[in-house]
Amino acid sequence: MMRLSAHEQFRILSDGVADIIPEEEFFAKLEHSVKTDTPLRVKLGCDPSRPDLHIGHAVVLEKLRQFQQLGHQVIFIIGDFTAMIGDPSGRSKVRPALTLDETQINARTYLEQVGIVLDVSQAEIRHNSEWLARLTFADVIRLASQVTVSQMLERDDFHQRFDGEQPIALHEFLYPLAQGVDSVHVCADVEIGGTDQRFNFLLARELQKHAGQQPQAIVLMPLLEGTDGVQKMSKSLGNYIALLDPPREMFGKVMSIPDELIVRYYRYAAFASADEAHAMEEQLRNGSLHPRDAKAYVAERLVARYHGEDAARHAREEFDRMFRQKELPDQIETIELAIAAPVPLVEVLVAAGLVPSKSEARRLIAGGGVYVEAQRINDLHARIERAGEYILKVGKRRFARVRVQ
RNA sequence: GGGCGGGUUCCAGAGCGGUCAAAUGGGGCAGACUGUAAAUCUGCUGGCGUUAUGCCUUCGGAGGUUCGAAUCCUUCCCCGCCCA
Repeated sequence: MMRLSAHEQFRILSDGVADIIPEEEFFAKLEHSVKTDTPLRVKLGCDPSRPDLHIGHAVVLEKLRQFQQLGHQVIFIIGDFTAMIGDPSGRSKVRPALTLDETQINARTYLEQVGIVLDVSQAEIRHNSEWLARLTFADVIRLASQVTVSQMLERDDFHQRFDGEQPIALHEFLYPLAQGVDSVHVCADVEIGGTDQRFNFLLARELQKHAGQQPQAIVLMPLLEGTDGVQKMSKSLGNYIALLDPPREMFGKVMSIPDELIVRYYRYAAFASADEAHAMEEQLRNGSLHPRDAKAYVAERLVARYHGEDAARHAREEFDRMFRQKELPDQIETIELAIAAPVPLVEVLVAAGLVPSKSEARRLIAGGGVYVEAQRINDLHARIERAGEYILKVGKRRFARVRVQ
């Protein structure tokens, strides 16, 4: 692997980041790395309780890939210990603590997905139960003594919950500490994550200093907004594009982002260069590029990144066919129903899984969103009169071919 | 330990004896429009339905008062704030 100069590396690695803290230290670490021919140890922590990765995670992973290509050592820390204890966020009351088996299964799917972006075989993979499970209560107290409550309350989400009279469980203060211990344990030179990790990463620096180590440099990547355009992309908000989403789904989800987000997605989801992103921004502003076309281009590029050029082109064609020309998708699942004609349409819709309840089916019919064989149905009591195959359409996106006995 | 305020439908948050399946906002879904699963506007948003001012389940849990309770009482559980 070619060793680039520290300057060159810095230029590459700082492209697209939200923040590097502190920059000089980061640069000094690169210089030292080049001089001594020692790769930097770059840490990424992951939470195996939610193994579904999305393109927001990919922003970080892509940066990590650059580190890897420059010859640095990536260290994944699977947070199995913390996952076994349970709920780190305090938001969801019902996040059950995972068993060891579950965390292992999750960790595996996690790494498989990471492998879509990075070379996992070159990474060092550690489980934090390895060292955290061994801490004694005395160790934990000693750790906790290194941070004050008001320091903890500086963290934005704690601060907000405190002000909003929302509960903060004591153990939540311990999670940032645990993360910091991870950094100490693996002797991280650099830690990378989303901007929401700033506080935790800074705390790790303190713990490293206490432990007599050089504190890690921090590389923060922007948090990508979800497809709703408002909140950060997350699984629980349902506004995410999963790395494992099929091409059609990926394409469609990109098309559903608000127009204001196009350039951001181009840059951080489709990994366009800063120059390319500026060019698109300009074209959108002066009207030489239609937002729809810009979005379709971004969508195609994104799909190509994960599924290849052919799949991307195909997804685009199908999107045009379905939504611009309002035709059928090229593949519709056929569902065999165990019910015999004549049968009320609402029952068929439920049986086909197109709709969760008959009431919902009736509402959709009343609202004009149900089609049988391309005919809009207005009658709540419509029935499928005879056996055979029917193409059902609910709204714009839900299709099924059903066979009625 | 003392005082106070809370727990409501996916979320936030009204309601405080019938007119409550429960205001409003968000989210979601659908329709119209559109070169977009964008924006905007409109409708819907517990289940079942022979579609009837119908039936069933829901307002932290369990009892009770009442012709009738999300609304009142008892008790239990949970959360927040202040004081100690």
